[in-house]
Amino acid sequence: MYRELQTRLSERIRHVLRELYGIENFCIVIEQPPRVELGEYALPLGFELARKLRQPPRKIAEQIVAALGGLEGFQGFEIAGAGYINARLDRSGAARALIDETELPDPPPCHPAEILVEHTSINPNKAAHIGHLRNAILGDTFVRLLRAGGHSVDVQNYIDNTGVQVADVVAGLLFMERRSKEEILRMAEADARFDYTCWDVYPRVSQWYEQSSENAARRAEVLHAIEAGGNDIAEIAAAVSTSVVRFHLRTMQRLGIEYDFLPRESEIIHLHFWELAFQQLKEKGVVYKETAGPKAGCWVARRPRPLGAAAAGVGEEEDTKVIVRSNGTVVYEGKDIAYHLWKFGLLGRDFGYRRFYHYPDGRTCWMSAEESEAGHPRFGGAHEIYNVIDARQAEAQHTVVEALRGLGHAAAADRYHHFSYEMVALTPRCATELGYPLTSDDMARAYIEVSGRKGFGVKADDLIDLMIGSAQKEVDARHAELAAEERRSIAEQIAIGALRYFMLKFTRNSVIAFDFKEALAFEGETGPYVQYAVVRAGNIFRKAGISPVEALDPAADFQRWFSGETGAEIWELWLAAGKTTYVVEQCISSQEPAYLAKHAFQLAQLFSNFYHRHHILNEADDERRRFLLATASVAHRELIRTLGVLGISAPPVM
RNA sequence: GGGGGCGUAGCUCAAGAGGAUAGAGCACCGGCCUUCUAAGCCGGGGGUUGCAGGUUCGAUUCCUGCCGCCCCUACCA
Repeated sequence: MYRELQTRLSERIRHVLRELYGIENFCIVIEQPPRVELGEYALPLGFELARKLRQPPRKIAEQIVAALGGLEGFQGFEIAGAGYINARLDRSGAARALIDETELPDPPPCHPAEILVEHTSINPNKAAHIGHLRNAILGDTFVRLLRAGGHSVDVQNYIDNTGVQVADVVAGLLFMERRSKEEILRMAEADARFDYTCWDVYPRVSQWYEQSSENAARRAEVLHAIEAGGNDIAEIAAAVSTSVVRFHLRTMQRLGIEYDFLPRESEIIHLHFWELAFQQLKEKGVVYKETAGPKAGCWVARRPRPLGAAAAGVGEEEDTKVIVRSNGTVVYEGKDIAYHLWKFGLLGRDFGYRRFYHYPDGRTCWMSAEESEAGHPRFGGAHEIYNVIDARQAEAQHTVVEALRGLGHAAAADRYHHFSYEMVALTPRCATELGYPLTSDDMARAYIEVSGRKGFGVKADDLIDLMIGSAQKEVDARHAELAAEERRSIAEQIAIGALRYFMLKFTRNSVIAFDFKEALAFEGETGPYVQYAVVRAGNIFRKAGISPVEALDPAADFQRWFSGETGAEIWELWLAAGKTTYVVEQCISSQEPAYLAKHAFQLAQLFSNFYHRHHILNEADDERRRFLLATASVAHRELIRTLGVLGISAPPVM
């Protein structure tokens, strides 16, 4: 509702500017007045045009208001302050428009989809931790936002199954723990917490490497065997990584996160994606062979010079990034270039596809393979891509984008988005609680970085379990009358709501200093606060004996109820409810899901306030009662819709 | 050294593409449960937006310079 009316206003203003001043292509800024009494939209147009037209802002505003006349859906326009034009909505009309807004279903899946989002992408050598949760929750929420915005989206989770991280765990199991191939294969198959087992093995391997040069040599040995394929070590590595990936999928499934496709590095290697990309890179001169200096024998790419460092002149060295090492092996960025050419359909080769995982909702998660299974969909060839990757990898992402540009794929490069976010770290207090010894320097820091290599961090499933347990206690205390199974289900919904909201309430470039106390909070600006508002709204309809939909009469005229101070307060709730689509769009264009979390909270806050002030079921005036019920219904619907996009469901009772 | 990010209430964070009196939550203090669920609501104290300049009608936001913290800057992935 809010978005459509804003568009209408914007178009009308554009028309008026053309008629009045002959101004075209002016960027019309539309804001919101500080208080709703001043109207629903504010235009600082007078200020912006003052210089251009050599007239005082207020005068310009007067001319524009006079030219605007009436506009459907608007009650009128007025000038405020030194030259703002404020627009007032026809509240009753806007309310009817909002009542009519029924939820649009997500677009049906189609492959390949218009947009490709890559997220999660955890090294398959250990259990997921809280940092991975932030990635997956941000990525999944962004996918939901895009789908809510009407886009078709494929979700990919890149599996680096041939890298050193997997090699380290394999070396650890095989050579450090001296386990047999059969034993490791059995563990990968049967160990109920194989991801946790690996979590414990991994940090010990680093120490073991340091004990002797023979130990250290195992890393390269294993790595090479994995890359070569067709040997016992490669078989073990495949079993280990595939098993861990399954654990990751299960962990994420607990949070409602699903994937369409898992492209693996092993296929990028074995299907020779890199060779194709290398050919293109050489032909276009994006990479060249270094003949002298420390990088002699390497194929390198020029690094675009940062804007600031241009004029230095003296002692300038060519700044290059190695793509192929002097021993002929390709660095990670090289494989990534090939992979991203594929994402845009520019490589000239496709993966094979096989079924890997089936979700209860019927969706299939596919995995890359050398040979395709019958009936497979296609992925890649996307129009636009988003990579949910933490901010520390900005440089590597930049290298890939510039390579695409260098290859002449400028349009693709422009549609390549690094969806960057900051890491999740631990507060020193939290680290201490977990039993990690800290130096006094560490204690003074704002946060301590988690490290899988050191085994230092909070495992995702542990956190989820802890949160469910905490919610369970509350549910048990409040609803002893419910069956255990139902209490469990409610506790899960609350825990997931709390966790997802917690990861989304911070803007992307803010480091989250993780703390159990804050993450486990169910009061204040939290997911459960929003869920609670939904539950309370639901109770009203249950007790009133009607459904929320029945409470909405499209023909109703609520004009009289929106006037006065009380009316204005209630109108604020309607207005906020009408902004969901608007906020969704803002989130997409700014790549910032936190705005939607904020919207959910504000809506819940307004509703809680309304709930407290107006006792609906006791309302004697029948017409007013209907109005209040409609208000609760619209709030209820938009809260559920917003939570849905955040990946949070509301339990029936709390 | 170079590149990037950050600095806002005691703490954790907002401020929607420069706008009207800088807002929330937590914590603290004080009120509200025979009412549609108190995981809630109301009230209170709390700020020189790191410092100094500049740009303009107007700056937490843009520019410059300092101070402080963090990340990146591998023939690791």
